[in-house]
Amino acid sequence: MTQDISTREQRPYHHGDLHRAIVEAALDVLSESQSTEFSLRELARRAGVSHNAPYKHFADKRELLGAVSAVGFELLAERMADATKELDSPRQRLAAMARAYVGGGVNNPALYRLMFGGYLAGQDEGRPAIERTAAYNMKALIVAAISDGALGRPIADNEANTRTIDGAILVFWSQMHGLTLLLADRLVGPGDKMEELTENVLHAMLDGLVNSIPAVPEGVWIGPPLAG
Amino acid sequence: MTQDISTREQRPYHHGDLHRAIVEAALDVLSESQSTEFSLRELARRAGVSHNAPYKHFADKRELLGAVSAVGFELLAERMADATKELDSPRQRLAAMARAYVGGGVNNPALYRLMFGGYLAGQDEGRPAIERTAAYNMKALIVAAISDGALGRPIADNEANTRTIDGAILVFWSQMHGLTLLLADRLVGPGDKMEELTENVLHAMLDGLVNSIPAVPEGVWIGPPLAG
DNA sequence: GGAAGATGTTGACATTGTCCACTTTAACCC
DNA sequence: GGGTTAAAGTGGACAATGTCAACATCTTCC
Repeated sequence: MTQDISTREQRPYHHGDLHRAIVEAALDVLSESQSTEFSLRELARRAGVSHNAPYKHFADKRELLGAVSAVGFELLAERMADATKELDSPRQRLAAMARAYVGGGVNNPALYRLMFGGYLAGQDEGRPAIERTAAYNMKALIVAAISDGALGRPIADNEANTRTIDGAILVFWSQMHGLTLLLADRLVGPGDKMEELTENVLHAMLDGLVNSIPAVPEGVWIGPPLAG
Repeated sequence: MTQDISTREQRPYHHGDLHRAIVEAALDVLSESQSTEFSLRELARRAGVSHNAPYKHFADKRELLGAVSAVGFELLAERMADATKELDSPRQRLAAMARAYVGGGVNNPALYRLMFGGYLAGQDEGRPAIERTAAYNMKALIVAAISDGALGRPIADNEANTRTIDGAILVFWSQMHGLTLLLADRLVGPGDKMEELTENVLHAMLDGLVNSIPAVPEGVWIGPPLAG
């Protein structure tokens, strides 16, 4: 304690939790500007540190964005979990997750694109473990709803049904993914009809799956990040 | 003519068609690097002009990317038109277009993202007219297939059916858009199962639409760029 | 209490998008 | 045809950025 309490207005040499501060600043700037083209230096400025301090916590701008993406996954997983709480009907749960998914994406398209939009598509293993966990949790919720009968009949979550369940998830996910991006990018609108459109598309898709599920061929993986 | 014919190996002061050359270079670099983060200056180098010459043809990097996107739309529209040629069955035509769409996106994800990925999402009117035309042509092909009975029964392309047809297109487009991006970003794989997966998802979706089409509410637009 | 490592800082460098002033060429008008 | 004008290309400048290297300061832990 070399600092005088009354005079220590300037923060100490060490920030305390720069890692978190930088990620939060990045999340803020990303959400405001809806672009990943902000500068590391601005984040440093916002955190009140020198332009090079972030490099002690992230090798790269890429790595930083990976961390931001991971936070996005955690937020989304939480949203989806919250949405299904207190819902008994498995179909209702599945629908609620879809709404949370689409809503999250539309609410922050830039973050959504960062998470799913192949910025890190090539280098797969660079993504933080937290992200995988969040993705795993999301998938588990969906599988549970399906196995509980969300698609008209219970489908036990066992080896024999894997390809069927994965097929259902693929249809579900790609439909919602596409809808989210069309809405987020304003390729479909207007904005105040989004909920209604989501409801329409969602239930048409679920009804289709109730009718028949196209099983996925052997050897197909759904994810990462939705890796199980 | 101050130039000696035998000595004029260095190109003339004026390039001749720099506009096209730059766009083509951009398309090349984009396709190779799968990223929009190339530099205008490199394009200039490739075209053999000074770093500032491109600015006589494009106000901005944004504007250049807009032109590249427009080319992408033309290519895609052409692909889709080719795919339906010589196909009688309307359902076959719709399926063929879907395959062309997904295939195009998976083949060049960066271009696809540039076209549909909201890089120019905010500023809508900056997009070249050519792009709108191409998008319009694509939509017309789809509408024709649907009206010819691709979804089990003919649905005349008239005022009374607009919302139904738009509803079908929304389901169709969002499903294929989502699938394309999941495949392109390797969120689903492996790569050599793409055709099979596409076929599965596609026909499940079409069957669903045959069964029932969720009409779109009043006032909804599909596009731009799929503006009608 | 001192060494080692983590965290921050300053300075430097090549690269980039974009502005400006200038030059060269082609097109057009009388 | 000769001269004006506008289009197309050039070179230089500037601030900003990602990233590297060398140095400073604080913490931790034997």
